Amino acid sequence: MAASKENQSSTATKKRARKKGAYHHGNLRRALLDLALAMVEKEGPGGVSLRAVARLAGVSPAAPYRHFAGKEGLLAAVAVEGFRTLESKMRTASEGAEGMALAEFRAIGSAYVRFAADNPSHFRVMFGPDVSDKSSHPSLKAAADNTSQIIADAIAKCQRAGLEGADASPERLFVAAWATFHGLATLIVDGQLSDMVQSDADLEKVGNNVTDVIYRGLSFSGL
Amino acid sequence: MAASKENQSSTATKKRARKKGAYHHGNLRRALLDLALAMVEKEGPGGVSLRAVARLAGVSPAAPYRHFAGKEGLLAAVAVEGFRTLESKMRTASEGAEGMALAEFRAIGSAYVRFAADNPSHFRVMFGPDVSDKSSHPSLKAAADNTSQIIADAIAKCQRAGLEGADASPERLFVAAWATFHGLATLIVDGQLSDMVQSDADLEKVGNNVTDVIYRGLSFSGL
DNA sequence: GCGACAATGTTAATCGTGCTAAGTTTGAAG
DNA sequence: CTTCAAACTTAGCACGATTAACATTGTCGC
Repeated sequence: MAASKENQSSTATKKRARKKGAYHHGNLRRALLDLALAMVEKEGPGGVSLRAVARLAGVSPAAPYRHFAGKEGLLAAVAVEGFRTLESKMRTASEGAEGMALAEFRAIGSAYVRFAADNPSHFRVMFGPDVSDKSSHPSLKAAADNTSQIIADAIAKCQRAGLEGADASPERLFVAAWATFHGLATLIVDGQLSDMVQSDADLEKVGNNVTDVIYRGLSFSGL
Repeated sequence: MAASKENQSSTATKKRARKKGAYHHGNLRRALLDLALAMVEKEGPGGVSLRAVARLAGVSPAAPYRHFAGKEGLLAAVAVEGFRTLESKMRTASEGAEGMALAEFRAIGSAYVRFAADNPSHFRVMFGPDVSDKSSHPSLKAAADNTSQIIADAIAKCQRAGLEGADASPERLFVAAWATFHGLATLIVDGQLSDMVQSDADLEKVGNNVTDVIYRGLSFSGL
């Protein structure tokens, strides 16, 4: 009844639309999304309430239900945006190091970890249990797949370049690499490495260290 | 007012105590802990409510506040129990493979990942944001440190056995290893690998794969 | 233009929750 | 047996999620 409207970010609210303030509110969906994102980063994933977001947007508590399937729907949309952003950052990083396999690998891992460290709550919404049933949000799964695919592509490229164990299954290498990036990101986000990683420099150092370790592991994993 | 009572699991509620049902309820603290744990696993981390736990225990909604510092205090205690269990399982696994460095490393990683896969919600409480300020729960940090120390110890042992890069900082190896184990565990718990990992056999396979990759990476990381 | 309709919001109400204040019961100690 | 403190209870406040029923307003066919 009030779901199944996912994409169409800030292009048009429906058909023509998009002029002055327009409509009742204008483009509530977009506004709610932005406010929710801001609130997530400010108060943590658990600190968001649909009512508060509605309040900030200047609408009634029930209004968001016309645009999202409840709180979880909103958070799912926030998560999708997160994956888009992360994907974009990883792609940019990858392109910046084009050609050199290790450098590209490092750049991707670094971008992944840095995104998590910079937007911890957003990262948590993307992977955590706030959106419990991920499979019921197709666009979420798609966005997540697109993102992880970048890692897989990078590994495939490395293999083609002969830098990786040629006989190793790309999938196995992919899982190992993703797990490592994701693990570091998660540990940092959850404050589990707060003793070790404080400054940006620490982050870079630890990130490169871990990336190098896993890269070497991949290179010899022709088991 | 209602905090700073952490340990003393099921030994004695206060001084003598522990006989029949004893006291008002008996040992409410323990009962609440057990019920909360069961509820966490059944409903997910967000699905627990203090009131519901109290209800199951047959006490009033305010009763738990005599034993825990609110909901977060309860969950912190649940998390501590989780770390104790995980530590125990890792230690057992490690001892079962005594002597052989790779085998021990594999066993530890496998235990870590299996615990997460078997108790996903518990795992999330241990690392997630349900307990926001981990540093305000000393016993939590202690339990977490004890657990990760097992990984560090295993690596140190490997280094002493000459199987690892002798010039590499143990701390760097430790972070890389932990990140990898933790990343795989987290991806599984969050259902991000549900396409790949379904059966227990899959879990074992992926776990060993990842463990082997990181192990090899560690062995050559004398950067 | 002008109804009909669907999209968009609003109000009001229900229900569950975390937490606190103010008693009440009960075990234990003097 | 009196006293005290720990362990619970009742009552109540402030929220928040969600829904049903009602109101408004663009848009479209004519």
